[in-house]
Amino acid sequence: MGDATDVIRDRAGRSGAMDEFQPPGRLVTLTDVAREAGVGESTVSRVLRNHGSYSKRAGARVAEAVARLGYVPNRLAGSLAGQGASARLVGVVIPSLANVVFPDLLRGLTSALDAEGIPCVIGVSEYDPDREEALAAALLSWRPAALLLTGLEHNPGTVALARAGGVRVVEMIDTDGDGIDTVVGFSNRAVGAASARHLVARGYRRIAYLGHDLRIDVRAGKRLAGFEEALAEAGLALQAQEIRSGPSSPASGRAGLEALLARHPDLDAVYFSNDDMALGGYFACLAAGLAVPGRIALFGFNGLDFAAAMPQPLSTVRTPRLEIGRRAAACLTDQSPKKIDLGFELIEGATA
Amino acid sequence: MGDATDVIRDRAGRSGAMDEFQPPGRLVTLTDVAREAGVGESTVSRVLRNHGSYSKRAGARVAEAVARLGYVPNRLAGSLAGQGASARLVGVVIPSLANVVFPDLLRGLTSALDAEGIPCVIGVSEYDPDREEALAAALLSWRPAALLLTGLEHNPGTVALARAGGVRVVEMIDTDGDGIDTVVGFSNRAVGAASARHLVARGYRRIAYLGHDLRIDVRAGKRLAGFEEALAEAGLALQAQEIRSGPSSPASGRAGLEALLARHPDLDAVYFSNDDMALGGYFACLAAGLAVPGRIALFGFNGLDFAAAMPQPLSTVRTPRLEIGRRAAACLTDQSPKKIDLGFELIEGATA
DNA sequence: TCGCCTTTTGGCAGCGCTGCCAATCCGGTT
DNA sequence: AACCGGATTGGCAGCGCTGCCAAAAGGCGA
Repeated sequence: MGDATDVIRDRAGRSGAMDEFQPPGRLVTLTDVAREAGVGESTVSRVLRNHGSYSKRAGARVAEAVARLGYVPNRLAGSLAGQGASARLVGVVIPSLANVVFPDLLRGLTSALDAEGIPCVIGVSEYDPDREEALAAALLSWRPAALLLTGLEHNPGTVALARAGGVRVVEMIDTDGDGIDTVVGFSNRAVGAASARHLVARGYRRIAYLGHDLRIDVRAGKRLAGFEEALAEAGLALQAQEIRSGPSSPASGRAGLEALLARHPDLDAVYFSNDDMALGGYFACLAAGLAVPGRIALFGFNGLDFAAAMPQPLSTVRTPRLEIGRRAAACLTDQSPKKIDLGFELIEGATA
Repeated sequence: MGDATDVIRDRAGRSGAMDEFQPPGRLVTLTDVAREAGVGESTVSRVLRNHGSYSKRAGARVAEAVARLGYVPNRLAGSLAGQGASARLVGVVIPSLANVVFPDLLRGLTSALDAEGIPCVIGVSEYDPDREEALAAALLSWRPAALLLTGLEHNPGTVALARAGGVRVVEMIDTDGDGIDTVVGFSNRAVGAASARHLVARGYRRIAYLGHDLRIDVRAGKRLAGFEEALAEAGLALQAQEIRSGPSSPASGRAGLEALLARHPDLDAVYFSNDDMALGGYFACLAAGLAVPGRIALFGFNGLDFAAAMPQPLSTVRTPRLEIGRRAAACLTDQSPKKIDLGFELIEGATA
């Protein structure tokens, strides 16, 4: 811990001519730059935003002054004064950071938004609609250019806020229902249905579902509904169902499959709420010496990285997570509300 | 795509008495609330922030007016006017969202910050120092209460910005070196050394390293340095080394181990740059029918969820990722700069 | 009832910037 | 030499809020 302290010795240390007194803590303002450059404030503003016309000379002098003073614009002031008074920020509310899906979503978003220099302000709701509402309000108070939510199910209060906020609203991931403004995602019901049809076509009949808490993860519930619907169309029904409390994880998937097989030894296929759970299931089979898919077939959801690297590639559905984020970003400049269904891809794999 | 459009029919729809004309797009301001409540602006401000004294009656009238008008405070204005003019926001620059480590870091951060109602503004540098600098500047322009960076290696410009910004700076994850202000993390060198000692103690001698690009991921480089140092202390040296281009992933780990074993069939242990790579290595062994750890031992890094669920729990090192985020958040209110080493935990597992 | 002290209240300047507008400059015309 | 149009420039109001201050309203003992 020793010399870490004196690192802050010259906190205010700026280089260059600092003749006049600079009260410590007071940051350089645009007015300082104007004085330093010997031009008016508006000129500095025009130069910095490259907006409106100014002479080469003015541009050079301002650039020089900015560098000399180490000026960092204050966007709080800029956004407040600017028209529409909305900030070059987007607010994002996601339910969790523990599930790779949402970081992936953010990844798509930030990659697209970085190009425009727009950062994300994030809020994590932990799958709690009340928290989502509180976060939406908090984020809107920063007057973001847009508010991005996850899924279509929200508190009435959240919807009211989003509508009244006067901002673009994009709901990501789920297209099964009506959105507030723009919706970018895929149909979770269709994913479930496609997964069921795949298993049925492969001849599996004694099929179970293994997932984490559905009341919390509405979209997993929609997949399951689609799955059961498609099973019913084939004259089949779920043989068993294991719902684990807590978030999805390989550990939960492993324990879940062990529990499921103890109760229903005759199952021939299991549909998991996602790849993490499925990986745990795969580990359970390895540990128990059960042949996959000979003895039991496994089917996941999401198409995560590891799925393809498994000794037997996991049968799953790849969801366009990055693409959703990217498209959501693209929608911000766009005007008309719409619903964009990006679809999904069933990966046959080797486990089902 | 059909009926998604008419969802926005009543975009401006606020409930309650809206007698006076409300220019569309103009949001409710504190002045509006004051008028509606029949009190002064300062009173509204005091009530909303519960700061200073006000009567029960004033409190009730303001609360009522806020609800009736659907008022959402404008924090751009609030922060600009408030003392210090710094926003209740923290800026966070992380190198990537593709590696679970960083979402985990954010998770710890947001969980601690949410309690205070402070959101994170994030920037993703993609491991590029220039980008990091640009992001730091962009984030500082929002006048955040603090700037959180990853690691200790930055451009001189980034350091200058951080110093001149007049904000708290916290560098997360790595403690091997000097920080700008506060540092929260663990020693990557020590992790590498502990891993090497573990392998040596278990009797492994023909040890290789398998990782992703070290020039990009400096901290992985530090772990490797510590690893080699500890090997040397035991009179050993790395038998082989495989550096994969691109980010770490199970697929890369699998291909890497296959390549490594093709070149050096006599290896008895492999140290991976992280658990993702190690999982891929494990899959490679499963696919090739190599006994783990009998034929070859595997050692990872991070202690991710799946490591414990594997048929043979992965031998790895658990890093305090959430805790780092939480402590970093705690440091924001704290005053004195310091270096906090949160340590790590070696998980013996069953693969090495 | 009056005076004194505490609580509560409203007015208003100003945070740093942008947008508007009027003033100024510059070069070529007449 | 006076004139004109476009390019360039600076001044200043005001974005919505907070902090400060002085004024108003209560509370209470004498």
